[in-house]
Amino acid sequence: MVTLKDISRDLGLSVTQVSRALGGHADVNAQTRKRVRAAADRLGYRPNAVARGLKTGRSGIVAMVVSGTRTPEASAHLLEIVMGLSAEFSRIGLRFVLHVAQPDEDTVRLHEDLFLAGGIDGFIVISPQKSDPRIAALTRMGAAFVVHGRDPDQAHVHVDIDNFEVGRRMTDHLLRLGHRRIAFLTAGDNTFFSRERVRGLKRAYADHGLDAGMARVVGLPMIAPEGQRAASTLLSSKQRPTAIIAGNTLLARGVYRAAAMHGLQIPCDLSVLAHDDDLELFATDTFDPPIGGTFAPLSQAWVSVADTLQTMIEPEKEGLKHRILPLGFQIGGSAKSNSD
Amino acid sequence: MVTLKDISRDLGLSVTQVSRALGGHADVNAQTRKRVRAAADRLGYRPNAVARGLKTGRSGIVAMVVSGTRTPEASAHLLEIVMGLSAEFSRIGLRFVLHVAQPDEDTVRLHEDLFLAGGIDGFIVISPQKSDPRIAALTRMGAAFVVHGRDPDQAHVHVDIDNFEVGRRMTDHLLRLGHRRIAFLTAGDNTFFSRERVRGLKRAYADHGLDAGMARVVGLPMIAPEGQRAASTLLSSKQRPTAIIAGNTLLARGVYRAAAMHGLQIPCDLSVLAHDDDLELFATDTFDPPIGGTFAPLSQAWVSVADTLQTMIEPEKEGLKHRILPLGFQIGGSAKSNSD
DNA sequence: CGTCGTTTCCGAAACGTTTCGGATTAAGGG
DNA sequence: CCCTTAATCCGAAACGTTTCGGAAACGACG
Repeated sequence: MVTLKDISRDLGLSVTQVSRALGGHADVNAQTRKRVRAAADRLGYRPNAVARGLKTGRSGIVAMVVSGTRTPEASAHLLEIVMGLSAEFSRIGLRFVLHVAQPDEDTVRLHEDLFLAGGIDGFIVISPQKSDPRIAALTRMGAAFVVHGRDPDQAHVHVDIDNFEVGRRMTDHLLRLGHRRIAFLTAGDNTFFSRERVRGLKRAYADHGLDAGMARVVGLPMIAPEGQRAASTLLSSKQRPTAIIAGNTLLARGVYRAAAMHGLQIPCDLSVLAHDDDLELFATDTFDPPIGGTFAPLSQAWVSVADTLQTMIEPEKEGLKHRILPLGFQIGGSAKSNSD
Repeated sequence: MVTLKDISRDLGLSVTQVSRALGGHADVNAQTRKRVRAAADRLGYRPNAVARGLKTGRSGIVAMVVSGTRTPEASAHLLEIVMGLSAEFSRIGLRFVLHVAQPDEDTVRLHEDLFLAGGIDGFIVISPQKSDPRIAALTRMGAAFVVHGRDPDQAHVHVDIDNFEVGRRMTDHLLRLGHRRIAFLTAGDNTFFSRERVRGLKRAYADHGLDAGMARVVGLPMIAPEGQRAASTLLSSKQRPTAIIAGNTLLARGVYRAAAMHGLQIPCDLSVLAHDDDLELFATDTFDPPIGGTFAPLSQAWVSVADTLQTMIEPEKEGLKHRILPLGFQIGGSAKSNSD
């Protein structure tokens, strides 16, 4: 391994001056700097990340802990997240440690272990729950971390989309089309994004001077089979909804299947909207008719997340803190005016 | 942060002795060791991984570089690999760095950068190509690494399955059922596993005293649409095969689709076998009729890969080096005797 | 000629750990 | 009572880097 000492010996300079020359400090002669750079190149010098980490307290490594889920469909999101995040961190020169926890492991403990052992500068937290203990632990330890999503019970740096708007805009769109009995398929009440979306739905009803009690909110795991089951139940109920809003495209997939099984045409017999995360890696599934609703590419989130974490880690770098990502709306062909 | 010095001050011992006590060395009094352990617990001491890494030269971090692919179906394998590997490394206490390269990045260079910066003890290489430059680079630098698969042109530690047997057993099974015109869908000739499988196929023909020229070998990207396209071409050819062997279940999926489009019943009009990697995360797709062929759970590979790499990194630990994983065969319901 | 500021350099300490070589003590054997 | 041995302990150096506090050289200025 080539070290600073090797360069200094080669040039007859002190280690200090070599370090400062390569580090771009001011008090080093332009001539010397050039010589040092040349020698470093010639000898094949690479700064040792571990030694630097020991001295500076920063290792350039960030980590994310995920629990090893075994539900296949949720994995689609996870892969998108892992690949997207990793690519982004790699791009900005941070190394990304992925820790997949055993099903029975305590993830809070894992965060502590990773952080207290040193060598991890910051963390990414995804899918925060209400009063998420991971967030509490990281805050307590004074670790740098960015949450994708939000936990309303704790203050933390986050990157998120405007979920209130997600609920409001899709509901508003359907109300304008004359729908009144709208079913809303979303995650459980313990997630902030779900509560926000429901709040948006209620606001839309109120804005139209309507009673939100006409809407049916269903909380469920957001994967296709669950969506199909829930939609099936809804569609065979006496007062069946004329429109269904799905929290993501996996749920929407289930709704489409249920509609087909019930012999209902979309959008003629049933309107469907969904929020679309625009997954890049699993975009193979296309909808017929093409589905409408809000959209916000998940891939964009990682740029913000990585950027934000970097600025938290490197004090000299000033960048964005909290970030709310833009939201789009596509009409699609899955919703139609209702005349009931 | 609590350091050894803090403990030593607290107990009136030397840093040396505290280190040796916690490190489990011999020349420390049983009493003292107990006191040191207690103090460490009481003060909340956590050994600093960076400092230890600087001194010992080992950081406990391993890395894998993958190129950011955009073909959705190949991602299924990738997720399985990433999650499986990461879980296994996490389990044995090594941190796993995932580096997703930009599409235009030089992966050889990335391996060099990661290794020469220090702080990476070893690497995992997957999907080796013929004369893979990554393997050459890692060997040249003297880095520890394990390859999943094999590059026949270079000597390296590997974990693999017996691909010769994969080709031989599936072909043999079909030949016993009376098939003669067998199509073999596999990857390109630049992969060792594919060449081995074809060699196995030829051996099976020879063992039956038959000319392997009756078989059709098709090299293609191993994803469903390609399988469908290739199968479609084969099935509309004049001398259409009576059986098709698919290199993985994705290809088999395509073959099933093509058969359906051609109005062919499996197994009556067409026998199909496939090698099954038993992907855990994307096992949702079931085959009707259930597909037969060889199988070897990919998930098992990671245990071996991680174990092997660990023994290469930690000199005291003795473990397995090369490893050929066991291979199974399931009859399924997708192949039937042929009377042509 | 002494003082001051600027430019360019360097020694030494520090980050937290491991480990080499030796020091101290007590017990046991003659 | 001295010598050897074993059991415990410790100081100091080292890993490669960054950085604090100065030092040397030099010209400018009064």
